[in-house]
Amino acid sequence: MSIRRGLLALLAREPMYGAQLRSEFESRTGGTWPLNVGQVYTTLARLERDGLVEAAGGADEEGRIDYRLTDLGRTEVQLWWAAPVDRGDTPRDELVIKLALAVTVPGVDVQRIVQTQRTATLRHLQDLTKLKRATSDEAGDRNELPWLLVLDNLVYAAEAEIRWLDHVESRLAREATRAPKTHALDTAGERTDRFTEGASR
Amino acid sequence: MSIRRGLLALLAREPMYGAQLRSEFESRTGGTWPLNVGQVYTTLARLERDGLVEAAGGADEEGRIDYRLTDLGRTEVQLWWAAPVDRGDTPRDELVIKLALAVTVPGVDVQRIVQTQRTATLRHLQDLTKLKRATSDEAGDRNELPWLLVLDNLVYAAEAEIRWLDHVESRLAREATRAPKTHALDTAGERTDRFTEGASR
DNA sequence: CGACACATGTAACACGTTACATGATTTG
DNA sequence: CAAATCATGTAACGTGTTACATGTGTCG
Repeated sequence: MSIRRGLLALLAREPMYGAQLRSEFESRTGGTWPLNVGQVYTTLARLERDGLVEAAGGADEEGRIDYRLTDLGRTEVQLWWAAPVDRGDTPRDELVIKLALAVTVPGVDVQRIVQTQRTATLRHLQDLTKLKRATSDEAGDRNELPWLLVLDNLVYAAEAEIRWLDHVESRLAREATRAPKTHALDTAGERTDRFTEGASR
Repeated sequence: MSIRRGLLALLAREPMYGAQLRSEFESRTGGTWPLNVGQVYTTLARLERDGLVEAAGGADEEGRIDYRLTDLGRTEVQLWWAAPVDRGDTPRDELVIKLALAVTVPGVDVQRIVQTQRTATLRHLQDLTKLKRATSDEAGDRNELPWLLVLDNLVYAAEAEIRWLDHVESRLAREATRAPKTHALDTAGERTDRFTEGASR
């Protein structure tokens, strides 16, 4: 639903044609979530089917077709703004599922998984930090506010993920000493603390 | 892909039949991500189509059909364990998109959106905390480790989200004083700090 | 026996995604 | 003119999701 609602929101600002929707969406999210142009058209078609948008006149001389919200579409957007995103039915997180299941399968070296993931996430976090620095440097006050917000969110999320991984690791270590079951869980030390500060606060 | 991989992981532990897969998946995630039984069967069919699982003998006297991994399936799971989840192509986050787009649409009261969301997320966080307390109380050392890990992750994620919302709010306030454009942005005070500790560390 | 729960399975649909086809405009 | 770019559109497929149909035990 994210694309659908995203396009709706963009059209709430002003009527736009397909390719424009794509570039606006991508520029605001800094290319974090690339959006295939085709996707825009299929989504637009579905929005039109559901009566939320309509073509505002035929193609202009360059073949562009502006779409605008219908009244129904406008209502829909208002509802979206008004209601909080329900974190009760969060989309399934692959990493969480992976670890939750991994700890129940014998013979799986969970510590290793955690460590690998932490390395990857740390690298990701570094990339984000660089990006952030680069972005806030280059332009004084252009319209990259949305992109900065997205970036910050990704940073916070990555930090939270790392904290969680540390937490998992220490809990596993605790578990291991209490019930030494099978495998190579070579004492990994608590490692509870770390990352107590970052870009987070 | 999450369900697909999840079922694969469960089958890596031992062969299982459809309904069992469902209950195992749900118990490990504490019902966070309910899984329709039908989904299990469709996914199983696709896994079989792709040669990752196979039926281990016909239906037993109760009509159950055990499925087990093929060699290919086993390889697939190994690969999954070995490779970190790529946070570079994170699934689109509806809340992030919502705010990123909201700040560019004139006439939208972003502060209000942020506040509403924070309230909702805080409530969610409280629910999680209660759940956590209840869970770790009731059973001494049963097999609810996976569920606890999931819970912790949700807590960390919720906390990160709240921090981000605070951050967004203060940045908006700053932006507003610098370029007083249109609307009612009644000075909301910095509100940068808060939540500097929680269940997080 | 009848109601209920368990278990499998299927049909239909929504959304996301990619690859490809087509036409128009710009530009070297 | 040829190539690149922009813009629209479609066909095909994958996953996720729900609703429904069917059969089979169990238990009051």
